[in-house]
Amino acid sequence: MAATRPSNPLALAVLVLLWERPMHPYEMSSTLRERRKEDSIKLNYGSLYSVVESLQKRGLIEAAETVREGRRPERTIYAITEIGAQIMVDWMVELLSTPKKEFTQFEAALSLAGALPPEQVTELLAQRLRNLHFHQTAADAILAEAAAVRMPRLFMIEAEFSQALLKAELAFVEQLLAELRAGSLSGFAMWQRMHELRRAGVPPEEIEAKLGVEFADDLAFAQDDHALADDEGAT
Amino acid sequence: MAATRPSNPLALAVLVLLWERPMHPYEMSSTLRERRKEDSIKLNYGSLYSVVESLQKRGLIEAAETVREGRRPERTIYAITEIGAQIMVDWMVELLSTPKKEFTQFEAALSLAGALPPEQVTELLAQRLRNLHFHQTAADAILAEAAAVRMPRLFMIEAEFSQALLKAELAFVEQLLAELRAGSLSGFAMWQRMHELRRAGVPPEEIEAKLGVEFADDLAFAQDDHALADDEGAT
DNA sequence: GTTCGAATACTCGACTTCGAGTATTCGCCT
DNA sequence: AGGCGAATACTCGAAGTCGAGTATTCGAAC
Repeated sequence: MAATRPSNPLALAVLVLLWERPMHPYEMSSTLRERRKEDSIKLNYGSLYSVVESLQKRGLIEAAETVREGRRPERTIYAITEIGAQIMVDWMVELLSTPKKEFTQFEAALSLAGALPPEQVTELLAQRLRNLHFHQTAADAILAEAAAVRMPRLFMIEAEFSQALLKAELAFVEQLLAELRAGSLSGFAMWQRMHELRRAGVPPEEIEAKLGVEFADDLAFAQDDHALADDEGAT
Repeated sequence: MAATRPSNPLALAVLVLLWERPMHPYEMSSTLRERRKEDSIKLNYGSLYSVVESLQKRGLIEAAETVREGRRPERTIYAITEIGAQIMVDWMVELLSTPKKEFTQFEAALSLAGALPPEQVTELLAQRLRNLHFHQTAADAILAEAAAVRMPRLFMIEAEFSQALLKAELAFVEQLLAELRAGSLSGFAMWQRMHELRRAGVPPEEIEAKLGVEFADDLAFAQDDHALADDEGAT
């Protein structure tokens, strides 16, 4: 039986915390909160407890003792096992060294944006841009505060990463917006025409046919890869 | 009863496809594949069928007819409802206009990287950098091919976005790596020392105590925010 | 001494996700 | 005429996710 692991990164956080020292689940959650790790690792109670149970079942952690403090309910203190420590390292190695496609909601929406008319998409992206600027300001403030109290950058490296991505998204949206406003994105006219026809109540098949005629160049790529490939060979 | 929606973006893709024209589930999956949308929207059969069922239960789509072609098994063709079309628009509006924190595995790993010794993390990030370069080359090739066959950029805008993020990650990792190699990231020495002590078998509490003494400046920020705030007021 | 909000510490079950597995059929090659 | 691989079209159940809800207790103020 190969030692398997849960898929939720929260389980990795649990392993790391227990690698530092034994703890009970609630303490894990408050420690993560204190260290601002909830900004980079999705934390919610339901998942925490089920993840801990799952780790225990797999033998990656074990109950060390149960204590009661004051008249508080009993808490189970967990400790990492040797296998658990091994798995933790393996997991970290994988996540750090091997990039894996992450699907974002925005990327999904972008890829389906053709379903809204271009004017509306432009409007919405303008809105997004304002929101992104707002988030950036907030993130800047947090990092500035950390620098002000002389917190070592090591402790917030993930925030710096997150900010780098935010900046990249901002630049992308800004650029895209400019192209939409200029109408210079190839395919734009077809997109507009398609929505015009839909608004006029033209049925799907007819729209497809009309567009195929009106925008033959834009759609040429889809016709026949063979022919194209052959052409290239011939010329 | 407010019309709710499933949370999986695949459901949004289904709505958009059915907004274009009625289809059966398998056709949805092949259409998405043809249009390369599987690169930006996670597609798997199990999810597809359960998402379709969920959409139907909520009245966002409906079975239009069931046909059998040749001797293939029966297929149910679905169509979008009016409510479904409305929800699709709402959903798109939300996703495009409002950025929402997305948790990536890499960000999680970065935030926990302290659990591995700095030398190993450096090594792993170097590996990641090589992998990222490789992925970038592949992504470039896909976009170049699209340009070569004159596919309108509109159809691959999500790929451009994805590439922008990839580029940003590359730059970040490169920069971080440089700082790690130079040992110039603040907190680096403490990080090294911590692993040195662990390797020597020093127990958790003692490590914490020792580091507190040896790296008092690095850890000053955590002591007492009040005192600091007061100091600022006083000076 | 009591009230009241914040913090502690979890539970529950409905909903989602996942991907490997199954069964069929088409079309080509021999 | 038969065999085989690719494509078609889905099913199933185990596992994971989620956040609202519950119950308690501590501490400070009144």
